[in-house]
Amino acid sequence: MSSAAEFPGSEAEPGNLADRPYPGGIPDATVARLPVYLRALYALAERGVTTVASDELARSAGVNSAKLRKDLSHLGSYGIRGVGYDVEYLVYQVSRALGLTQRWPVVIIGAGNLGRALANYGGFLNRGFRIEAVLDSDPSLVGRKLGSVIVRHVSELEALVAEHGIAIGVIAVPAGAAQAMCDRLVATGVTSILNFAPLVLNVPGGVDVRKVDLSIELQILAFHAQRRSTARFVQATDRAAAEA
Amino acid sequence: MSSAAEFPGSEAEPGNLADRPYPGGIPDATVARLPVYLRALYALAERGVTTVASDELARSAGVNSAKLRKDLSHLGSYGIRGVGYDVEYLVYQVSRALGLTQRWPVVIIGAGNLGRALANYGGFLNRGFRIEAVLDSDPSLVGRKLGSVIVRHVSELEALVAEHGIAIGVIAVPAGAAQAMCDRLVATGVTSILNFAPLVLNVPGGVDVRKVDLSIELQILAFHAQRRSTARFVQATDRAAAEA
DNA sequence: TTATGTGAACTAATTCACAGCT
DNA sequence: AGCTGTGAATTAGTTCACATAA
Repeated sequence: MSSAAEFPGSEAEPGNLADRPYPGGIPDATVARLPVYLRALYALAERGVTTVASDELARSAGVNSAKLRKDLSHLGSYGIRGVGYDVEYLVYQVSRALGLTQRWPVVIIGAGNLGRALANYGGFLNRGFRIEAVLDSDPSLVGRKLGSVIVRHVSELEALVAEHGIAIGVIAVPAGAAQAMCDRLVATGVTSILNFAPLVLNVPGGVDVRKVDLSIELQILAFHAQRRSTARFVQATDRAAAEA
Repeated sequence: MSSAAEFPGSEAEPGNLADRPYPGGIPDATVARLPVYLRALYALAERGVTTVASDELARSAGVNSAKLRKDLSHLGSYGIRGVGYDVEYLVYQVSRALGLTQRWPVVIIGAGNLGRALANYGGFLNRGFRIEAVLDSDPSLVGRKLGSVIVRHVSELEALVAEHGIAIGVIAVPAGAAQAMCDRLVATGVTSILNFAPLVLNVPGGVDVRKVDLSIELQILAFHAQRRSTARFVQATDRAAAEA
């Protein structure tokens, strides 16, 4: 359970167990970027880099360095002035902040293309998450092997959640079935849900739902693409008007 | 090209073509929510609802009504005081703001599970986007039918972009191949890219890249789940301390 | 009445710029 | 000499609360 103590290089923080981690809390915007930093750090570590300055880390994460430093400062003071950050140590600190020093048992509901993509999405799911089960209502999919698990029938949901102490449910079913699956997850005590179905789920307070929508980002791209072409059009029109 | 004029119910705005749409620009946070409103509006329209108040639309989009009204106010004044919004008209106005009154030709690179999930993601991709091609480097996938298109070999990328005037590229290949595909898209003139590969793409200025990361949201969930269990732990510790 | 649209107040996030540590 | 960590300044986003219009 407690893991900070034995990690190499983790200087024992003052040992009062009741100390709140990250007093004052970490801003949402920062939390949303920590996974990006973590990925960049893993990439650096794999290249054998042991120390990195905020400039370089910021560049490989696609943010500016002031923002990176401010973000990291919410976790603590883990850099060395004049030098930079120790990559391995920072990996640990960011992982710890995100709650990834433990591995979260996950159930994926839906073994369609998306569920399959998720089950095979090795890289980062493997660090911090363990896919305990993939479920589907289609009997012809039950028994097939996805990644490292066998597809089970969705009727086993409640039993599997209890058996594996599942904390996070991923909904990768069509919109029509999503709310019902969500209700069942909530009823069995799951309080963290990642929703890929294109609808807003209704949940009681205390349940944390996040969504990933494959089409929203595309629509935002369309907005900017349109803006670019409108701008060109307006420029051209203005030029024409100026000449007239 | 111009489509506003013939849409039923669209009161001719003052007809100066050079008028910038949405003067002052629409805030990013608003743009990011418009697709959610649009989806909620479509759902209402399908249920036969013709008029909706900000309270109800906000509820089905999962935001509060003040935010919804402020967001919509950036597009114009399309509600009726004392009544609400005309659903069909608002669908049109939001679509127009997002640039979805035209259909954007899209190429999907990668016909793995994710590419397949995208190609079959009927619902919203069909409104505003047309998948012109799905490409893969694996010859055993070439020729297979995905959704309504046949998988082509990735060597045809440049030709297909030119032929169909493709404006948006979707990268659904493993991380190792993503930057190379991105470079080829950029070289052929694509300026809007949606990246599903877990890395930060390098692009020249003027190219708009957005990313969808299947694991970042999961990591954010883990953060909050951890916070909840830490809070419980601290509570319990405090209680124990108080009793001692 | 009733529900929109919006200034004003507030809160969050970003960026600047530099003091302070190694 | 160089890079972190952070107050202060700025900018963006949210929420309030009510005048205004149908």
